Amino acid sequence: MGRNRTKKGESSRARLLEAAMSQFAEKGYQQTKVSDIVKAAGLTQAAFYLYFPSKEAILSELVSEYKERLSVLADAGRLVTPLQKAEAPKQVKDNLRNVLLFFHAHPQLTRIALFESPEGEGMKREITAMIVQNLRNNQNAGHVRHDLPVETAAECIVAVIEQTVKKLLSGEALPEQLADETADVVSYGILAH
Amino acid sequence: MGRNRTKKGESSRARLLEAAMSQFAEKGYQQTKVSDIVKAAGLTQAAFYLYFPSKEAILSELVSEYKERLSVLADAGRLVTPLQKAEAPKQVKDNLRNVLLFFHAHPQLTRIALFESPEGEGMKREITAMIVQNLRNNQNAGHVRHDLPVETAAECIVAVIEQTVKKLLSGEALPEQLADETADVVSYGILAH
Amino acid sequence: MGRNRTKKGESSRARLLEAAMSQFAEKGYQQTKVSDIVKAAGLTQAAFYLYFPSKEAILSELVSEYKERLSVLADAGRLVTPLQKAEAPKQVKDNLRNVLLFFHAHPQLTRIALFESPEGEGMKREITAMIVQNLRNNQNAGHVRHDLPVETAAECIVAVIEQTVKKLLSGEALPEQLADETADVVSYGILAH
Amino acid sequence: MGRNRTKKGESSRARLLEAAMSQFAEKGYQQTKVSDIVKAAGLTQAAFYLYFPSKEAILSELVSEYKERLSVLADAGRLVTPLQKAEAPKQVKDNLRNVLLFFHAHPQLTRIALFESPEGEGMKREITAMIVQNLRNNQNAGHVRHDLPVETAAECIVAVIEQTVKKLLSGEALPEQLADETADVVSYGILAH
DNA sequence: CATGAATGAGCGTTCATTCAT
DNA sequence: TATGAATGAACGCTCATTCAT
Repeated sequence: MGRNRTKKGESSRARLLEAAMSQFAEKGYQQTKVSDIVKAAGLTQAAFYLYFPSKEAILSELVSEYKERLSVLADAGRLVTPLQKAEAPKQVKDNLRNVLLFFHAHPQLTRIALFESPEGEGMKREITAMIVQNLRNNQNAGHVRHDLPVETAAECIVAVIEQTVKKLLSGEALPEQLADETADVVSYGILAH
Repeated sequence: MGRNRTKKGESSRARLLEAAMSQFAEKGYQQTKVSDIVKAAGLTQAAFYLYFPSKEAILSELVSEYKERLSVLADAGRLVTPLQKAEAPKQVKDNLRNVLLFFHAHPQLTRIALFESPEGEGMKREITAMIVQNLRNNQNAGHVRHDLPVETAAECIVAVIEQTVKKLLSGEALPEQLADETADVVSYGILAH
Repeated sequence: MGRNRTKKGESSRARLLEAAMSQFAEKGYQQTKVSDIVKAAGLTQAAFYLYFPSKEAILSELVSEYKERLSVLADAGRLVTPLQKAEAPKQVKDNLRNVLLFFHAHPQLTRIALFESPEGEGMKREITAMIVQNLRNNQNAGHVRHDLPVETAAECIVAVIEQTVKKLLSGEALPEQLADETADVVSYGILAH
Repeated sequence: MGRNRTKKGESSRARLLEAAMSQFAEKGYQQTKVSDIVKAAGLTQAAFYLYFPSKEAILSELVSEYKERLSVLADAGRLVTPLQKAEAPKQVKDNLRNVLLFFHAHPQLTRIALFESPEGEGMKREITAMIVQNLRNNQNAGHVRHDLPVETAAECIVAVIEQTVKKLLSGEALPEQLADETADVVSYGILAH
């Protein structure tokens, strides 16, 4: 229970968090046994409960940590976007790229926070709401077409992000390329003009 | 073993399949206990193993069944699409609508096959491949823009389908509307021209 | 969960109850492990949960069973006592003897219900209340001295019963003798007149 | 090991004993965790084992301490009682009152020594023996009736004491009153003369 | 003297699966 | 064809105790 005084203890706690992170990301929360985590961390089962009150707790610590980092990004996004008036396509692309780069920097945490945690659904809804807002702003500014069904579009974008994160996690592609291509598709659609 | 000779046996087997289908769809494969299935089917646990060698087996039977039905649709799609030369946007929209309508006709099986089964990933890859093929055809025919990153686009489309299915399953929206709006986004992207 | 259809199942359930009874009586509820019970019953741990939803449940089933049997005795006691007008000392002795004989007939259940169950305290309070009532009746009838502090006396009697039950359980003395002697002490006190 | 040289050590040891005493009394030996004790003492678990080799050891130290104090009382009782020849009822009452007052002065230790320790049974037997001796003496002196079953009577008295201590511990009544009423019941019994 | 870290053994409970009838 | 009974293996978690500093 939050008792990390010495170097050694802090290291153990960190190893547990890291082990949980990679195990949860690899096989999911339910499928990951506490015994898997401690094995990966080189500790005993009892030691786990020295640092976390339950299996659920280590998950939610992982998720909280992630949410904090994400909120910084969100704020940044909110501030920057409305100011720029010109160069809309680049703007959209940049926003999307930023998000994907962030996810790529923490692929495991992203997978856990978004797909393995009970809070995941809520987070996705938040992200969707953020995007809706963003699209509306850009609609008013004339950067986004006026007949776009914004809600649906936002959900599509989140879905695409989800998919992209999964690809990121499996190491099949690099984030820069994914960001560029994905943003391209999202921006212009698939049809010939 | 696994075969059903008499009327009664056939009925029991069918009830088990149906029960498994709705339980898996409702709470997921891992969270569904064999006892849940047999309870819903009005049988005992031992009877379950009269018809299926394992819990996993009933899942994969459900999925196989689904794959077969889906392959029909796929073939249909392959045949129909290249023929039409004009009216590309409508074409895309129709294709997407067809897929969504199929999913909407079997929402539970769709959820199971795509999200709850280990084969799900493979199926999604297959669907992606189908879409890639389709996009390439339409690229050649000039209906799809030539600078589209087809692989990425196909993956985006699948992701959007996934998301749409989830919305369908939760009953939040009707398939017609979803198909229209989603196809719109996918076709034209979000940007003002 | 209450599924005792066949002879064999009923026997297993009964063996579990019996095993729990003697183990709880011997070493107490907390000190008795589910593994002790099933070992004594010749079953596996999983089988236990076929018949009882928890360790606590088997305790409370034991106690409920006991309470029912006891309530019969209580009613009997209430009916008989007030009728007899003469021979008060014999009356008291008989009442006490009846209670002790009942306890002696179910020494393990008595120990469990009174000393090992969370309901035990409540039961003792009930028994005390019964005795208080009885003493008051007999006070009015002139069989019990008027300056007796009835509440305290009732508590003393219950305490004596407790102690006697423990002696009964350890097989140190026979119930008839214990009943006689105990009733004697309770009736007349220790002092020379 | 187990010895306390410095002031600080002595204080820690004492704090542990005190903490164990109140925790054992409050929730029982088994239910008290070593972590509860050290928390109450403001120390760590490792420190506990600096002063006591086991959880059981601190219990038995508590009990030994108690036994010593009790033996003083016992000796006093033995010496005083036979001398007085007259006023028997008062004598009995006084003896009982003394015992209860002693228990009331150390309610927690009493609870532990008598009900929570494995030695408790032995102690009760000792106390019973003391009372038997006392009753016999008073029988010879004519203060106690000759047909009293002394052994049984002694056990009843101990039982009553037990019950009274529990009431004392729960703070439901004052020792003076309890002593008076209890002694009254024990002395004269419940029956009208 | 005291600490933070760590452990071994065990607990109550669950569940997919098998067996005898 | 179907049942009720039973099981083996695991799981999340607890706790008295030990070790290194």
